[in-house]
Amino acid sequence: MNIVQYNELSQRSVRQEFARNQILEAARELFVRDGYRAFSMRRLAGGIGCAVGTLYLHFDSKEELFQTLVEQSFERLYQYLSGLWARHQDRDPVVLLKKGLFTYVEFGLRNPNDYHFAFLLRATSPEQPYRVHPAFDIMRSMVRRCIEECCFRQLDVETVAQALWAAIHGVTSLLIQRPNFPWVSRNKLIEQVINNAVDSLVGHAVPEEGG
Amino acid sequence: MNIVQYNELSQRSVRQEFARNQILEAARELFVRDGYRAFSMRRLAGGIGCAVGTLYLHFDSKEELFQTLVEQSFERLYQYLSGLWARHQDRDPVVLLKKGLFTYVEFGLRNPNDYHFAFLLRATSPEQPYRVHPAFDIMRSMVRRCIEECCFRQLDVETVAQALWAAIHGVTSLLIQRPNFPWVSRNKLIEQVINNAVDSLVGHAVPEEGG
Amino acid sequence: MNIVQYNELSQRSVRQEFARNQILEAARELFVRDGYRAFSMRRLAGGIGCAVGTLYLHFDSKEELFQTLVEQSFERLYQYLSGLWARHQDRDPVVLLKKGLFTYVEFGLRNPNDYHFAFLLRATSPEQPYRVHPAFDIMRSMVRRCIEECCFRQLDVETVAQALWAAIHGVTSLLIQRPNFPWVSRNKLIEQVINNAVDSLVGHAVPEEGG
Amino acid sequence: MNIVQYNELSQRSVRQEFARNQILEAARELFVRDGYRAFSMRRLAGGIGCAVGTLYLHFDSKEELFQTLVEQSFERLYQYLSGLWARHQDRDPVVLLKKGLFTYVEFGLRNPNDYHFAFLLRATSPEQPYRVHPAFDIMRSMVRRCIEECCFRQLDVETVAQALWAAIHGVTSLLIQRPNFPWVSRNKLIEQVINNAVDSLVGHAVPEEGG
DNA sequence: GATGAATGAGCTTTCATTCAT
DNA sequence: TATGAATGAAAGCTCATTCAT
Repeated sequence: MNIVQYNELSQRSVRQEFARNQILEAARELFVRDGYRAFSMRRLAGGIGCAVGTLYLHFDSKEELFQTLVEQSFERLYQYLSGLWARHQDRDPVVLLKKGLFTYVEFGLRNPNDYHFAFLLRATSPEQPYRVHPAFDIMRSMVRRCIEECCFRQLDVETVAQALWAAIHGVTSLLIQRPNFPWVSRNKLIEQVINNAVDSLVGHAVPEEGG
Repeated sequence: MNIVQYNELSQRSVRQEFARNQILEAARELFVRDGYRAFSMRRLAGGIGCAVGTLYLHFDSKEELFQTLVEQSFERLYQYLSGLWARHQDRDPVVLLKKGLFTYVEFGLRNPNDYHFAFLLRATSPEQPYRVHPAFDIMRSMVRRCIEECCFRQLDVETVAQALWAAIHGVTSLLIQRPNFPWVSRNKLIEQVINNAVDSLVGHAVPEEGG
Repeated sequence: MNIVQYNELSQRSVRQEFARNQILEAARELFVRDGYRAFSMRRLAGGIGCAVGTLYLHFDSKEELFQTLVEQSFERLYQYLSGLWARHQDRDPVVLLKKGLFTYVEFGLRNPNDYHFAFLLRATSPEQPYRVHPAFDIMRSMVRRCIEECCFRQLDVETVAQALWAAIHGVTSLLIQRPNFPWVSRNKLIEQVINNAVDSLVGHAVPEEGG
Repeated sequence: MNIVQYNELSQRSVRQEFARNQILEAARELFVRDGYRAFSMRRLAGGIGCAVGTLYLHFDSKEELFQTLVEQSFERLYQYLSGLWARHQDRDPVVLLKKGLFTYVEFGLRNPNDYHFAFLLRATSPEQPYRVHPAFDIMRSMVRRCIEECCFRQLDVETVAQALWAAIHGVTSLLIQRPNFPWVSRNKLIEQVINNAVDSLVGHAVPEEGG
């Protein structure tokens, strides 16, 4: 392959990559604004300024376009969390866990579109088994360390991890979806949720709890 | 107005009421199953066995029909909670609060359709100011009692109420929308969320909790 | 039901019947002109002067519209032939058979659109078993009489019936589909085909046939 | 032109020829499978493994590609028949004619794709005059010999030739297009059609024919 | 010679809503 | 009060063809 051919190929693929990203970016906005069903390929094309058919050069269908965005958003969440996990494994487990939970909420509020794709836009169809995402594994690991290193009472790791996820998903999704509710300050609220959830897990003064 | 006329009117309005309720009932099912956009007036009419036009005698538009269902679902949630509040005002405030939180989740899981309309289906358009629903007032009252009667530390009522709501909304919405996630047992999870959230609020030495 | 209601219903159904027939008529023309695939609901609506959606009030889909026309055309062919069969059962069997064959071709040439739907437009998908149409039964009966009453040699009824059908289908379809071929006069050709096919079946003086 | 240039050209044209044939081969299959309209240049390119644009280097349009295949199929039919005609001119004319008719049907059944292009896929648009194909000339010649050598009654050559063609086209097209009809054995049917058609033409013992 | 992204027009179908009856 | 035929707009998607590379 000579250099002219190389440049040709390269330029083409660069342009294609660019177009593809342009589509994804615009689509994310529209999917979040309108929801899956109301989203329209026509409107997307109109917004970008290309023909409808052009979209189908990059994605086989509306569904595939959507799924691509879901994957991308999950991936971003995972990157966001796993960076933290890698950088701070030496910290106090409880501090690290709290930081992890904060980071999760922070990700959602900073990237509400991504959070929509990952958790809010369209539940997986009830038939197919749920694919637990690696992002959840990180949280589970953080919880496990807290319990194994005896910072927490001896509770079931899975139960605690799911309960924590529920709490932070609650605050994240409400803040995103109900921005007009007369919330107290965001930070205060988030702190309260996370502290509430975590503090009662620490080891001393453990009340019995009926199963 | 003589009695014949009255009876006529009365019968008419009874019949009308009946038709209206029949429509609402069928519509709720369809809205939840298909989402707002995919819901179709045609399909609704088909399911009920009436003409499309007939629907428009009772509701001006699809949007109005939807809003009516939202109101209705909020109202049901309110009734569900306020009954509890009225019956058990004399109990220990913390026990009552926990019971209230349980009841909230229970309502959502028993009436997922209503919970969808109240919180999941379509956020109010971000332009209009959020109308805080009386259902939330009940929760706020429960929290206030806990704090005022010194069962809780002296925290901001509003902050605590919102944080508790976030937590239980999280678990409720996840259980409804992700039924295929490999959850630990529902009851265990709900208990964990609620206990986590509440226990850390009590001022000192956590009190025993009845199931 | 009072007379006003009756008239309402009646007028409505008359109008609907009219619209339905108008659609069928226009569709038949277009299907034959363009073929199944090139036929377009849009063009049909345009030709009739109604909205596309209107067509779907009368037929669920393009496919259903097409099938309705197929049924109708088969039915017409059947009526055309069965009348003959009923009226002339007393005739000489061979004469009757020849008349039947002529009538078949005549039907095709007088109603080329119907013949298209019955035999030319779209072969049944190869998967599903072929539904032999009652029209073919009539021909089989005619042949059987010829053989049973010893006007014909003792040949297999089914084989002869199929062979005769093949011959007349050949001439009918060619005359319809290739109108610009320099045919000899239509009548002469049809007579030749039918006489050729039938005459060699009569019982006496059979020439040798090389296999 | 030097030899290098010649070789280059030659190689080029060989390669081009190869590509062209590859396209034609794949296109024939698709046209027959899907019909003219449903056939898609995209799918063709996909199947071959080349770009869409490449097809347009060899053929100006879908229409031209189609017409080329029509020509090719007619040509193949002609070759198939003319070989027979050349090899067996000395035979008994009636035997030769029958063999010719058999061969025609055989060609259709062995090469249904070609038969589709020649006669079934899309009739020539009714406006343009019909170009009688040389293949038909062969049949006419065979018939003429039968009549001129007094094996047949003194009938009009053209009429007889057309009538025979009609009969064998009928059986060929039905067998190809309605494979699921409960046919008697193919060979029996074909023999019956051809014998029926030819036997009644031989000179002696002419039965009366009613109008 | 070959590529494949891009287009504009077209497809079948469904929708919320209206309105004469 | 109730009907349901009709509409205009819009949906997701595919097409034959072009053209800069």
